[in-house]
Amino acid sequence: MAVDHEEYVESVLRVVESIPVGRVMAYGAIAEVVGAGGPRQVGKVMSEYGGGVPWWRVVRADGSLPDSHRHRARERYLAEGTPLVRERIVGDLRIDMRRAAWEPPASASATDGS
DNA sequence: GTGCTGACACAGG
DNA sequence: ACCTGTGCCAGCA
Repeated sequence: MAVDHEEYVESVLRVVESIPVGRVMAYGAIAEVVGAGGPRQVGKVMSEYGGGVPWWRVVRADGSLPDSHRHRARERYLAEGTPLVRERIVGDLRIDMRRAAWEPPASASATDGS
């Protein structure tokens, strides 16, 4: 069964909004919670509709971000107290996934048709 | 149908 | 830490 475009977008955005302050989720992790598509689909949704949600809490699996978003997200992380990896190089930014990785409770999953 | 592209993921070197 | 190649899913020319 295929998921409607709108419904898929809604699911992704809802998961992103469920990420608590100071925590982050990887694109792939979100795709799994949603239960459809893949990391790239999540990425596309974020690029088009991510303006209304805390997009800086969505990062790559290794805890890094695209150059364009890295700069803007840095201040958010400092303000939220997101666990960052010690930056060896100036300008570098990376999340400590070991501590910051988050996954919403099963009840918040897209398993229910509602 | 074929090939390229993308806010990705993972294994190698 | 860096770069490269391959796999992945969906959209579009």
